[in-house]
Amino acid sequence: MEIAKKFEPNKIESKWYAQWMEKKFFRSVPDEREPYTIVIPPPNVTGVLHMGHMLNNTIQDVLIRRARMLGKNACWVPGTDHASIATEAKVVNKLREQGINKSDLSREEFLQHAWDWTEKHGGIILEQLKRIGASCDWERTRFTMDKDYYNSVIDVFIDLYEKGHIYRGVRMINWDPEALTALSDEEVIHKEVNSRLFYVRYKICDTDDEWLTIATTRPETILADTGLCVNPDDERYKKYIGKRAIVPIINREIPIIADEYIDMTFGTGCLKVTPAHDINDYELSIKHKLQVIDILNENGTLNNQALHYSGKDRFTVRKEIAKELDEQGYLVKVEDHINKVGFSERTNAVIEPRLSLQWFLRMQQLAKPALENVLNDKIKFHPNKFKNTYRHWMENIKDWCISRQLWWGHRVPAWYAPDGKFAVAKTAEEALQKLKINNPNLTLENIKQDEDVLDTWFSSWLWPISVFDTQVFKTGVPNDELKYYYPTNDLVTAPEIMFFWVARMIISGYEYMNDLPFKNVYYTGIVRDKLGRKMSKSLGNSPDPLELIEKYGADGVRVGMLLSSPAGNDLLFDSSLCEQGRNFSNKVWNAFRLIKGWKTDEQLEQPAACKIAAKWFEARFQQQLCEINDLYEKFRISEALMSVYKLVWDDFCSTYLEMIKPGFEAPIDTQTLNDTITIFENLLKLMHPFMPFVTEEIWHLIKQRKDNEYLIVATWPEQKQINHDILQKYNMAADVITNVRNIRNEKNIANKVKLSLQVIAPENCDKSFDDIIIKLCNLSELKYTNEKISNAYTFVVKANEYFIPFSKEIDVKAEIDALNKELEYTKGFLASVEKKLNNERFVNNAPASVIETERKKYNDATQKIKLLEDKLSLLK
RNA sequence: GGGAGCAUAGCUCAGCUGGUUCAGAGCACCUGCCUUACAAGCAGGGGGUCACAGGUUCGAAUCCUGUUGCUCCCACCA
Repeated sequence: MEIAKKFEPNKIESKWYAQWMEKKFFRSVPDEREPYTIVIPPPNVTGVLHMGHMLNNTIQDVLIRRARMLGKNACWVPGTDHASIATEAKVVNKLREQGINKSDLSREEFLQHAWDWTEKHGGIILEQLKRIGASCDWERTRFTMDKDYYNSVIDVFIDLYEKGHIYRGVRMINWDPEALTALSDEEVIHKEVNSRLFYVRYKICDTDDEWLTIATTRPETILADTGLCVNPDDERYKKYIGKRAIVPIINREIPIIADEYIDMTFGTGCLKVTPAHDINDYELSIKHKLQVIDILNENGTLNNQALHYSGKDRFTVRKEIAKELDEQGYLVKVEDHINKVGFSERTNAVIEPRLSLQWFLRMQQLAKPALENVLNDKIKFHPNKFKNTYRHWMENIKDWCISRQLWWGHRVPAWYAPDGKFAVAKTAEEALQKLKINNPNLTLENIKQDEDVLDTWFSSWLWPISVFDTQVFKTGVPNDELKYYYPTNDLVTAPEIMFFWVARMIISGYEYMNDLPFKNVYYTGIVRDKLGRKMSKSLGNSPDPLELIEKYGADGVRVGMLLSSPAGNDLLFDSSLCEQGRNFSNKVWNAFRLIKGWKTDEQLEQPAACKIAAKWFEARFQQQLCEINDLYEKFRISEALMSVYKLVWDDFCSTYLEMIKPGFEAPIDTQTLNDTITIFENLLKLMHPFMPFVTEEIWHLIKQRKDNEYLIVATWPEQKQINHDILQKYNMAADVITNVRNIRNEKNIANKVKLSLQVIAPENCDKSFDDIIIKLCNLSELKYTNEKISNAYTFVVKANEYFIPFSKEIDVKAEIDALNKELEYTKGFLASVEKKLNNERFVNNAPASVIETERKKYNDATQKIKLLEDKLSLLK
């Protein structure tokens, strides 16, 4: 059978994925083995795969595949998130395109549309994950709106309410005027914008012509002013404190108060207080008992308290009122000004601080164990630097606004009686029972459920628990699954959601399991383009992962993604990385082709060169295996990959295979072939987590396999003693080989010309690699001698002096120049070593081992100088 | 405004508690090769005052201080 000259990934990827599925290699059920568990960060149910997912899930797959090979019961739980606000926004848009307004629909009708949408688009992303080879246990796929998951979220709400952690209250919250919902602080992104600072003067009551000038970026809120505030120490304004002023246009009389909060140096040092539309002003109003006047509607237009501006959008009013103020002589001046404005993470609308009645979760108490157990490293962050960020947030944690004025999500389980009293309960009936205590005449018809749903993260914070057991929040007794898989091992996610998600999972983990949800958190970086720009739809700089897979193969893309992405560092993605990954797949493929092409000859004895080659490679393999295992432990995944890459490409292909390769069409001995296949199998194991498809393919082609003998479930190579002695001997041989090749290159001697290499060496010098040297240098002989040869190219390795006699006249001058150059360098080196050794303080202070190596350097250099000088005199 | 981090070859990065793993890797680049597994390849090679300035030390890329330039996170300056 002809084996393709180039590896063709598209032909085999779906085949192996289907077989892995069919054989249930991804399936995990509790057994006596040690579990290794990862829960996927659930992507938005209607999302599509982007490069960030690609990176994140490749890393998870690498970890889970290695764990599987280490003999652990590897369980990777997939699933999706209902993504309340994002999905609802998509559905609203979709309906709008069809000419349907959300407000024209009942809640039930809207939810039906949302479910239709979810069923149509949901899970696409999970199918895409299969293309990259993600070995999730698909039978465990969860959705945060699955019925039992839904119920578990409600149970948690009720439980936390009953424990007194959840309360309902009027607070200043972040209002998204487009999505018409409250947002948590984390969902607001502050951006710097160019705006204008308006200086407006307010007349002071009972004066003829005395004014106070304030500076504001939001003149439209003047209509809601209920006070002016100055710093009590401000000499300019002391005399006005306690007096009253008149708000322009609306002509309201308001008090002039004093508070230390005021920065005397900003603007005019005088602040207009607008309690309903600014969080600080709100605080001031409570402290100084000021009136609160709200002039905004939910959608950002002004309400009927806003005189002739009512019904107009706040940004329109900003322009118009500035004009009116100017015309009426209130506007003193306008300055350009840069300030920060909050935008909605989802809709990008400008956030309005708004007073409203919302549900909150008290965080301070709950956060304690979650902070403590990260600080003491029970939960480890990789890289470690994120501990600081985490700590800062957790130490200053604020209450979490968990209600959203949306329909798509988990509905707040609270029911209201007509008198405003409410009860939190699982069902209307239970709520009614509770409400009846105070109001026995109530019926189900009288009570109404809260219209709001819960923040998306209020469901996903239960993810590591709920994917295994949705009852535990109620029963308090974990089922067998949860007992077995919890705590999970590693979480792989982006630092952006450390507060949204990671911190809160840790909090809920301690609250409900009294234990950590995972032991390690690996933070990936952001995937950027090669100019360092974040990948985004609007820039159009984000490649389609599936197209990349088409072009480079899943293995190529996986390797490309991982080659340059250390934990926590942004990945500057360029498709040339995938090219490198593809080339690597191809390299491995061709190594396989070479080995597969060999014919054996039973009669052949194993040549000495092959024997030593196998021995050397085993040592080298063990050395690298040790390093690779260590790198995995430290979550240095890209370095582990690079280590595998070099072991395969340089040590195996370029060195080992060249050492043992029989001549053209010559047979190989059985022993060497078997050794080589074993070696190759072990390498396939190390490569498999990174490039599962090509390795599985080769695994089955290189050798006849039994029914369930798949690479995906093969055993990770065992760590054995490293033979350092042979490695050292090889290094010296390698040095010789490089020198000979170098001479070939420099002197333009073709590879096929056999050379004679003669050596003057000490009696006890190592000869075990001589056959290898002969082969890799294409020598006619490697001869030990006592006589220096004059017409020869020469070099020195350690105490050995090498000669390549050459029949033609050699360029003596060039040789002398080269020797002189080396001599000079060595003498300089010797001088620096001597200087150290002659320094009494160095000899007295440095540790013995350091001095020892310096002595050795000294001896080696002296010896080398002597050899070089000998050779020079010979040439002259 | 507060906090954290980074600066090493053209690019992306490694370099642990100072000392032959000290100036490294991969890619890119240059020079030779269509050598019979692979040109998606092979064999070689050239690239760096380790951001700048001081200090500690026998010895600093590594520790300390300052300067400059980036990045991220948090925060209500109207």
